[in-house]
Amino acid sequence: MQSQVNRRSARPRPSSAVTLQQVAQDAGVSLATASRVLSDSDRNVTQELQERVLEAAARLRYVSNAPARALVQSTTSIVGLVVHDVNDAYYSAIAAGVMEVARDHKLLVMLAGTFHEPGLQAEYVARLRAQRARAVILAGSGFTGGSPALAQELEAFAAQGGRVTAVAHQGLPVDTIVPGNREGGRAVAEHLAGLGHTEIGVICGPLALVSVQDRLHGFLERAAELGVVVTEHHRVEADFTRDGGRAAAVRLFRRSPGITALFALNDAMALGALAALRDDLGRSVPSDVSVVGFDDLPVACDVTPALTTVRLPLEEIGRRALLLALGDATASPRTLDVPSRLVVRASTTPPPRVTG
Amino acid sequence: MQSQVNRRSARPRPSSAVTLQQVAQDAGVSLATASRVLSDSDRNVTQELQERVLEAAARLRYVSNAPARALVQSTTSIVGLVVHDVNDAYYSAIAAGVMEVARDHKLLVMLAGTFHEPGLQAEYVARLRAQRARAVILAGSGFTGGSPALAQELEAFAAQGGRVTAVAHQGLPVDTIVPGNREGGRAVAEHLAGLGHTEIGVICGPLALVSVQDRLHGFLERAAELGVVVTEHHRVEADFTRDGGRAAAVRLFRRSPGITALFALNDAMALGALAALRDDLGRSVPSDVSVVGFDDLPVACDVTPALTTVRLPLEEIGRRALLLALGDATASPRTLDVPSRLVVRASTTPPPRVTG
DNA sequence: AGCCGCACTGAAAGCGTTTTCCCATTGCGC
DNA sequence: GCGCAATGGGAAAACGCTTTCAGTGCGGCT
Repeated sequence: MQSQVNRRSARPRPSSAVTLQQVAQDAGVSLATASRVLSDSDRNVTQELQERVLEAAARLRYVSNAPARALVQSTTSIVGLVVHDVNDAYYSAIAAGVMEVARDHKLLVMLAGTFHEPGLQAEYVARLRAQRARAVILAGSGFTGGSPALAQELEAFAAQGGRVTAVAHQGLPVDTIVPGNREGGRAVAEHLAGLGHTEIGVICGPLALVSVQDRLHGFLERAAELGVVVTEHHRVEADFTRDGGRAAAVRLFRRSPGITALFALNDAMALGALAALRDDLGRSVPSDVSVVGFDDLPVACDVTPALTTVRLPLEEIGRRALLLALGDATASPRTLDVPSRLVVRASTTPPPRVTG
Repeated sequence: MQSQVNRRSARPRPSSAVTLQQVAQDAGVSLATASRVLSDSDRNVTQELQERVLEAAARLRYVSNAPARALVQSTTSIVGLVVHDVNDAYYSAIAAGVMEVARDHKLLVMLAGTFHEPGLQAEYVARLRAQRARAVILAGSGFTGGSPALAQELEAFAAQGGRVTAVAHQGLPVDTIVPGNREGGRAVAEHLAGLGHTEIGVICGPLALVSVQDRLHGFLERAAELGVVVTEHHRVEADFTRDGGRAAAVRLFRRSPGITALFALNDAMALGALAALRDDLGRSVPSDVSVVGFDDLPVACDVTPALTTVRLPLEEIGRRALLLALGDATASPRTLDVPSRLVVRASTTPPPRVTG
C-alpha cells in the first residue's frame, strides 16, 4: 500500500480545507441549503436551519472556496492594479486611492509591478485576464504610439467582460484618466517666465512616456508663447528617478552653466536635481537657481527649500480610476480630466541679477 | 421567449471567454491533449498535435481560467501582502522586495491595506484563505499581546496548507522576521549619549505596536546603562505619521523646553518633528536640537539637515519574507533576524553649550 | 373534504480545468 | 511472427461551489 508515493514532489497536500459539504453535514442540511445561507442568495431559508448552518460554519471556521465560486459565477472580486514601480511615491499615492475604493466595495487588489519593463504590462493584463479579474487599472503612464500587444490584451480582456481604466495613456479604447499634465507644464512656464527667467533647463523623464511628453509640450508651448525659448540644448533626458534627476542636472549645468531655473518633470527628479545643485554643483536654491518639480509628492514640502511643484491629486486619481472601472459599462470608453494646480513654495524666485 | 430577463441586474454576462474546449476543437484534438500541451504536464504530446494546439491557442488568444485551475489543483499562484498603510514609504519598500521575488517566481501579489484598523488584519487573512493564497506576508507590525482572532485565522490558513511570514510580530506560530528594532534603539541611545546629550525626548508611535515597543525599550535600556534617564515626562505617544510627529514635537517642547535631542521612532515622525522645530518652535537643527529617526527611508537624506537615522533594509526584508514563506515548510516556524545599522548624518551634533 | 398554490428543502447539473484510467498503436526482443 | 512494454490519445471523473428543477408538506380556499 505504498502507492501514496508520487513522482511529482509538488503534489497538492491533503488540503484539509473545510468544504461547504462538511458544513452542510455538520448542520444536518443539504449542500444547497448551506449554500443558500452562506452565499447571499435570494432564496429564503427558515430561521432554524439558517442558525444551524451559521453555527456549523463558524465552528469549522469555514470560508468559501473563492476559485470554486469564481468558476461557477464566472466573475471574481479581484481588481488588478498595474504600476511601473511599487516603491515610487507617485504610485503609492494612486494605489492608496484604489485601495480605499476597493475596501469600500469589498474588492481585492492584485498589484503588478512592471519594473519599468514595457513588455510586462501586456503580460500582466493577460495574467489578470486569466484570473478573471473584474477590472484592471493601468496606473503607469503609457508609451507614445502605444503598444499593440497591450491593446490586444486589453481587447481580449474587455471581450470577456473585464473593465479597464488607464491613467495617462493614449489611443487605448478604454476608460482613460487624463491628468492635467499639459496644463501643469503650461503653469510652470508661466510661473518661471513671470519671475523673469529666460534661460531655463528642463530635466525630462523617458520621452517615450505619454506623461513626460504632455508635461514637456505644455511647458514648451506656453514658454514659447511668452517669448522664452528652450532649445534642445537646455533639455536632457534621464530615468524618471531621483538618481536620474541628479545625473541629469549635473550634465545640464556642465553644458549650460548660465541656467537660472530648472524644471524637472517629476518630483523625484527634482529631488535629485536639488541634491546635485547642493552637493555636486555648489549652487544654492533658489538664490542661484530656481527649481520646479511635478506631482507634489508629500516629500516636496519637507525638503529645503520647499519645492515649487505641480500638484496632481494622486489619491483622487486612484479613486476615480477604480470608480470609473466599476461604473456603467455601456458608457465606456470615457475620458476623465483631472486638473493639476501649481503650488508655489520656496524653491523659486526671480533670477539673480547679473552683476558685473 | 423573453425569459432571458432576470431579476438580478448583476447577472453574469455572456462571458465569451475562450475555453480550453474551444481550443481543442479548433485544433482538432481532445480536451485532454490540449490541456497537456498548455499546462506543463509531464505527459508527452507529439510534435504535430502540440503545434496545432499552440497555434489554436494563440489564434484564439486563449488564457486558461485560473479559478478553474485553482479548483482542481487546490492551490494558486497568489500570495497576499498585508500592510497597514499603502501610502507609507516603509511599506512601499517592503512591498518592492516582495514584488521582486514574486516576479521571479511568477506569483501574483494581492495587496491588502488595513488602514490602521487592527481588526482588518484577521479579516484579510480570512479572505486570502478563501482565495487559496499560497502564502501571506504580514508586513505591518503586530500588536503587543497579539490578536486571538488573527492567530486563529492564521492557524486555519496554515491548516489548509498556506504559508505565513510575519514581520515584527510576537507570539505567532509562523515564520517571523525580527528587524533589529531593539538594537537600533540601543544604537541611537549610544550615539546621543556619546554626543553628550542628557535631556532627550522620545516621540513614540502607538505603544501597542511591537516595533514601537522594541525600538523604545532598546533605547531606554541602553540609555539607562549609560546613565541617561528618560522619564515618562520626556516621552510622548502619537500617530506613526508625519502629522503625528509634528504634533508630538510641539507638545513635547511645550512641556520640556530644555530638551536637546529628539528621537522619533520612525522617519515619518522625525520629518514631522523637523517641520515642527523649524516652523512651529523656531529651533534650528542640529544646533539647538539634534533629531534622530528610524527606518532610513529614502527621504531621510533629502531633508535639511540630512537625518541621522537607523537603517532597516526594508526591501531585503520584503524579499526574505516571501522567500521564507516559499521555503521549506517543515522547517517552519523559523525566526530570522535582520540587523539594523545607525546612519549618522547632519541632524545630530553635541548639545549646545549652556551659555550664561 | 379535496384541491390548489405557496414556501421551503434537496438532488443534480454544470462551471473549466487537470488528471486518472483505459484503449489503440507502435517498437522491441525473443 | 508473437507477446509485451512503452507510448500517446481520448473519455470521464473530480475539484467545490451556485443554481435550476423537482419534490414535499402545509394552509387556505371552495
